[in-house]
Amino acid sequence: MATAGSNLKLIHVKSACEACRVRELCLPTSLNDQDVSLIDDLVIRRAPLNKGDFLYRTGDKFRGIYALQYGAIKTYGVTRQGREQVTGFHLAGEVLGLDAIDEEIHPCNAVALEKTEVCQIPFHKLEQLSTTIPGLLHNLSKVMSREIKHEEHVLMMLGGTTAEQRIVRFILNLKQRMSKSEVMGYSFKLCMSRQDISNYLGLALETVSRQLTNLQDRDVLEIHNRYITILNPEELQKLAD
Amino acid sequence: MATAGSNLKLIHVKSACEACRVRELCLPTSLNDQDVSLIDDLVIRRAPLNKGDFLYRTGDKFRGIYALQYGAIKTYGVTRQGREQVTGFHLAGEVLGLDAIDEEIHPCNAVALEKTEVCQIPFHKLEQLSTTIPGLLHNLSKVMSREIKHEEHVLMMLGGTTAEQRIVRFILNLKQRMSKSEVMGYSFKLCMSRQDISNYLGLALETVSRQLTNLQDRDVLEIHNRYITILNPEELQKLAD
DNA sequence: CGACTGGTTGATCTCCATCAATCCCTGTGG
DNA sequence: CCACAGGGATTGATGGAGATCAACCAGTCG
Repeated sequence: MATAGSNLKLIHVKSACEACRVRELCLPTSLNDQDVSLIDDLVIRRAPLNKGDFLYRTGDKFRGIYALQYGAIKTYGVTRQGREQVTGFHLAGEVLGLDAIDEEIHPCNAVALEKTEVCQIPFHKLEQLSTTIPGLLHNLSKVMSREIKHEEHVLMMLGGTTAEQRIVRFILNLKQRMSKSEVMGYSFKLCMSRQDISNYLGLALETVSRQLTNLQDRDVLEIHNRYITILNPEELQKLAD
Repeated sequence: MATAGSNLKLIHVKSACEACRVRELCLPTSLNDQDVSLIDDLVIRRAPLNKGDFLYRTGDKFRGIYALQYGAIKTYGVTRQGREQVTGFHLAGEVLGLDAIDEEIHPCNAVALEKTEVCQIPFHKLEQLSTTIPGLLHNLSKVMSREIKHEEHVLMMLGGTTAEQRIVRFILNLKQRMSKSEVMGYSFKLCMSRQDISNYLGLALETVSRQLTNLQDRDVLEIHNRYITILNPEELQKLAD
């Protein structure tokens, strides 16, 4: 907070990636200045997305993976009968688009849930670069591995049988992920609608609402609109299992 | 079919990988003989696992990724209260262990559901090799991408609200994956118990059983113990959504 | 041949999906 | 600035789906 100021924008940073708040996602931990600038040249800063804007759609040609600077993105598929199914929420500091590497086609839709900024990293160029920069390949593997691990974590979340379990696990999951990118206590914003949550968790919209108010009544959570505060973390943790 | 015979086993194959039925998983499509033998030297054929044997356990040091030759493996996590939560089933022709690359520690347990044989591919050696063999890196990325895409597919499966939907989607998912590795019609074996299925799908064991018999009564499926036959694929597909 | 694991079936009660009404934020235009 | 509209969220009432408890059955293995 000490150095923040509106004129900060005017300062020329020699490398955008170097100053990036999610750089550990893209870059190996120890990298010399020259290598950083090589990667920096690679990255395309996309114009900010507004709420409802698509980052990509099902069937779009794969142009690269995306690192979320800030904001939130929802990914979803559509069943052959036309029903939407939310497959994930992606928060600041996370990557998405990794599922498109295999077939070079995006298998799902990605839409911004709020004002969002992303970096596009052309994948084939990244691969080329990895032959010259040692450690970059390993870093990429780690990023993808983390994503696979995360998905497993999600499966444990959805594996619960009761609605309460799922909601609680979902909130704990969000909390954990928000903590990574933000210095934060026990309050945060739900960037997605109840509708999206219910769809994601396989519950009815009303059930989500009811469970949340119920948790509020029991002084485990406090909820104002989309802002949520965890009042009793221990209890919440207990309810998760 | 023409060349198959029991004495085939006696013939010396110059490369085990070359003859491997899941080779497209490990190896880039076009690779010269020399490169294949390099990779072949890398791969460790593990002794066959019997039902109930662990391939690895939560917390085990990561030694490499595994390619399933034949058999089936269940992965699961344990909640802090000690409840098991199944996170996936891995069939012949699939890889597992990718979730451990990031932290070099296996985040879940992997146990054989039946007699199973795997190839272990030491990951750091694979990375080393990828600097000399072009295309190997890209192939690795594709394998991981496919895994991420698959997990999303699973989320769409679990996102359904009704028990029938989940069961049906689960069966269709299995069918599709079995088809890849086996020339097969509409019959296959469920390698996992009802218990495992119910845990995975977030349903009660009895519900799984009931749903299956119900589908049988409606002549959509036929079930004998763990053997299942899809009698009416169109109807099954309809029920999935 | 029992003991045992895994699977099915039945009865009951709870939880959750569904339908419906109301409320509350957000933004928009007079 | 207020009124109004419209989407998002809450709350209520109700029926049905599915969890739970319990008994029973069928392979499997020592």
